[in-house]
Amino acid sequence: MRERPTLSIGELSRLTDVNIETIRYYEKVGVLPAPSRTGSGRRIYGSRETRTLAFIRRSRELGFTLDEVRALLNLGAPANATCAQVREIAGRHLKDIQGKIADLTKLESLLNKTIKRCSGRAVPECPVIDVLDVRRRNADA
Amino acid sequence: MRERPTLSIGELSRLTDVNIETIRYYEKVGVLPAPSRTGSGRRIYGSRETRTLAFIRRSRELGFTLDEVRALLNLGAPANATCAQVREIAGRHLKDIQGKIADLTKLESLLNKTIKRCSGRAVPECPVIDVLDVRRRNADA
DNA sequence: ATGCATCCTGTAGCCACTACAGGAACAAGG
DNA sequence: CCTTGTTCCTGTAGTGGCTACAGGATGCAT
Repeated sequence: MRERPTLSIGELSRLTDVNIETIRYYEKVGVLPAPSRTGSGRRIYGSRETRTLAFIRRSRELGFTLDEVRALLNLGAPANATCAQVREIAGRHLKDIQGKIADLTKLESLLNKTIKRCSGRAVPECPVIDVLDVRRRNADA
Repeated sequence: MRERPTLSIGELSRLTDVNIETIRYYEKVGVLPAPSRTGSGRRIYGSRETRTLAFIRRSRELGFTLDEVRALLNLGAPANATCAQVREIAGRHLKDIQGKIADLTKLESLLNKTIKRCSGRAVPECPVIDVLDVRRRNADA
């Protein structure tokens, strides 16, 4: 697993399934540390950066913002953080997600009900438009 | 309801609860038509623009993109669209929403389960970090 | 006349990327 | 050694949907 710790950016990209431009972007915004370079200026990565990048990717998949990822990495790096601190960040994130699910679920049921009433006829009787159009909604109430 | 069809942008903003800058932005990107102006160049809005803006706001609340809003408005404008066309846009949007809900629900359950295993002790045993960290996940499997 | 609210245009910033442009370096084949 | 093709570099601009200025003009009340 660590027999070749000298990867080019393209190899790292294929290995972690993260775009080359995204890797450079992560470096620019300071979430992935700047790696060392070859004589001609090309980036070379080792297993440490590979792990960090994979961590970032996984966190992003779980919907953490880059700010949150930075915080998690800072907790992990000095190895002096407690699980409770990690749990706080993750817990806030969980609340965010639950809020979004609740919002989307409301939208979903409204849209679903509305679309089901759709006739396919001309627009003046379209229930979707009715739901969107404030004038008609006010006339309803 | 139509006794004063000459609103300033500020009045329209308060009436529809849409930011002044957002109203100008909608005009710039062509989702709200450019209104007439006073002699000195100030925008004046009537009841038609008010309805359109309220329609946009409501659509945005339901998560439609501005592109979708444009499409819906174009369907409504010439009054030659069928309910079926509206339903198609809304149906695609509904599928989007359902996909997002499904994704978020998976994340939610993973995060929830993980956080519950959290001890509060030092980071090396933190299950949240474990879930995020690929090295440890691979060691698991 | 003065002061304050409101309006105008135009530009830059937010997030997390993505997509170029224009150039330099590397590896393989002839 | 030369060419060709791939990879890499930096820097800039674009995405969506706004929001936040800067710097100036206008409108209204006193």
